[in-house]
Amino acid sequence: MAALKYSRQRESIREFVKSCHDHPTADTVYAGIKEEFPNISLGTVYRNLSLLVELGEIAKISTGEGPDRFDCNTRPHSHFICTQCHCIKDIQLTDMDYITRKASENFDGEITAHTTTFYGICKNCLGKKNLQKSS
Amino acid sequence: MAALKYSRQRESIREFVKSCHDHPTADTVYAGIKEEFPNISLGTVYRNLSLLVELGEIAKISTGEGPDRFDCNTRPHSHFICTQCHCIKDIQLTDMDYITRKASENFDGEITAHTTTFYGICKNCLGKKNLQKSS
DNA sequence: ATACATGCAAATAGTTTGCAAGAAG
DNA sequence: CTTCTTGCAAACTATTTGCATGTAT
Repeated sequence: MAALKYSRQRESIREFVKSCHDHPTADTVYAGIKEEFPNISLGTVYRNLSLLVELGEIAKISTGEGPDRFDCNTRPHSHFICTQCHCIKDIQLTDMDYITRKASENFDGEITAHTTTFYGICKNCLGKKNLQKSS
Repeated sequence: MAALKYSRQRESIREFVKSCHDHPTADTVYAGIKEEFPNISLGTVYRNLSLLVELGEIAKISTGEGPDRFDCNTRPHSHFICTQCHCIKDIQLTDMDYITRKASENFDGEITAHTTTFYGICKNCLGKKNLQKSS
């Protein structure tokens, strides 16, 4: 693996994602960084995002619908995706390991990890729904 | 929603996926159907696959890596993806609901579903690994 | 006859890559 | 001065869509 060299763009991308708590897409990062580096290219953003993921500094979330998202939180946790507004929230599962152990019971192979994604309606959208009903 | 009309291509695609227990991609389905309908187009395959998903006859699996896959099993269950050979196996979780209930405890919003994907090494790849070690 | 389905090709979305020029060590 | 990084554009993968023609009802 090639030696890393400092770059102001990469530093800016790292800072942006690490301070961003709403799981931005590559495009969102691109737009954000553009304010500081108007000439930055989307390719550079993608290159650095995957680099940071490899380094374990940020995480990539594949939603299976639309573009991938990036997460400043690299500790094991789950995600909730609102089926209405498509926002993504973190969910801290208490028993991440329990699930893996349970699944291993009737499976021929070695399970090392799992990702759980929840779907439903977020607090915000629930509020709007009730508002409509009562009006 | 438009009324459905019979088509031999759709029937063939449905049969193919329903008899296929290894989670084929659209391309795999395309290749399979091509034997019976050499002129079928990929567009038709995609159109019918999403139609069948809408009808609830098959399910779509987004792996987050590579193309989507299709599943003849529409009952709630989880998937295991081998990080080595990328095969996908079904896993029957005993407590699908327990996980949802547990996650709901500390979450502001309504959770209606979840998908859990496990990662690790499949039985087959484990075998190959041990073979290498002992040789 | 009408409406849905097909094959084909072009379009799209998201992401990756090759390359010449620029910056870091 | 060598190696890594950038910006740009072109390429690529997976999927969707417009349209003229074909097929089911």
